[in-house]
Amino acid sequence: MRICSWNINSVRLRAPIVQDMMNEYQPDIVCLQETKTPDDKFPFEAFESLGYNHIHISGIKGYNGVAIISKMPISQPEIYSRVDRADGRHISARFMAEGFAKPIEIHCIYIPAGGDEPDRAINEKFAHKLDFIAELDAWFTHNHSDDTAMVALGDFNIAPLEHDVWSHKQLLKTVSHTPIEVEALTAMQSSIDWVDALRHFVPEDEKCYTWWSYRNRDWRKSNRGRRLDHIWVTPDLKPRLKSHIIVSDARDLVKPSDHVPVMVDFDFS
DNA sequence: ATGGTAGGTACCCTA
Repeated sequence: MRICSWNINSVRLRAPIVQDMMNEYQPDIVCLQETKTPDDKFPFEAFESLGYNHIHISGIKGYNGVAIISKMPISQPEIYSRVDRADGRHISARFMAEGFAKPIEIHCIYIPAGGDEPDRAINEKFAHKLDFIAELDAWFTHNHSDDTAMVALGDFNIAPLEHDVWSHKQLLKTVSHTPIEVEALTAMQSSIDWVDALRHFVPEDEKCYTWWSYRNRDWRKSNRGRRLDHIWVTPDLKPRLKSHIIVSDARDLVKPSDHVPVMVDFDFS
């Protein structure tokens, strides 16, 4: 079974490249962030026409927005208001995988970017980011159960490890790689022993990126990337992790997203 | 130290 996460930066503009990705990689579930589309304008047909008939979304006008797009039936769709905002950043749904006894609950998450200044006292956006993570941490700690496996994925807007950025030293004061937010994300990860599935496959001393800024003339040449997109799984799924794909070539498409698709394959046989 | 690009929206926000 293959699960994919992609910050698509407008699903209406880029539905065709999502379709191309679906045709090429055949993921069973695709989770999108930054759909930037109200629910009544979501391009359902584009995905239903490819057999993705089970879609759960939470969109708002202009920014944010998340989607879970599945070939398999999903149940218990949930939409969460985090930090008292109904702003399209966190949804979940459950599905059953053949060969795996427990239901799997998948959480599609778009953590706030956090603005420019890494100081909660003077930057409300950074405070929002930290509050969002703390609330998520508490929610998962309180709600996880051995009866249900979980996958938490999406654009976390944090590159936690030294080799998740092109220059650890030069980015220590840049939001997405500052110690305070890395610490918050690491605390959340350790609360219920989330397994970082991409780093399960990519050694920690190896550079690994999923995002390259639009503000570089030649993203491949400068290669100033960051690993902002993550797929985490609960420990019961760790033995089922089979392989991963980071579709870096998607950064070279015409009118690309600044993020590329990340995928994990599970073996439930 | 600075500014570079992109999308959506409505003349400016977020990333």
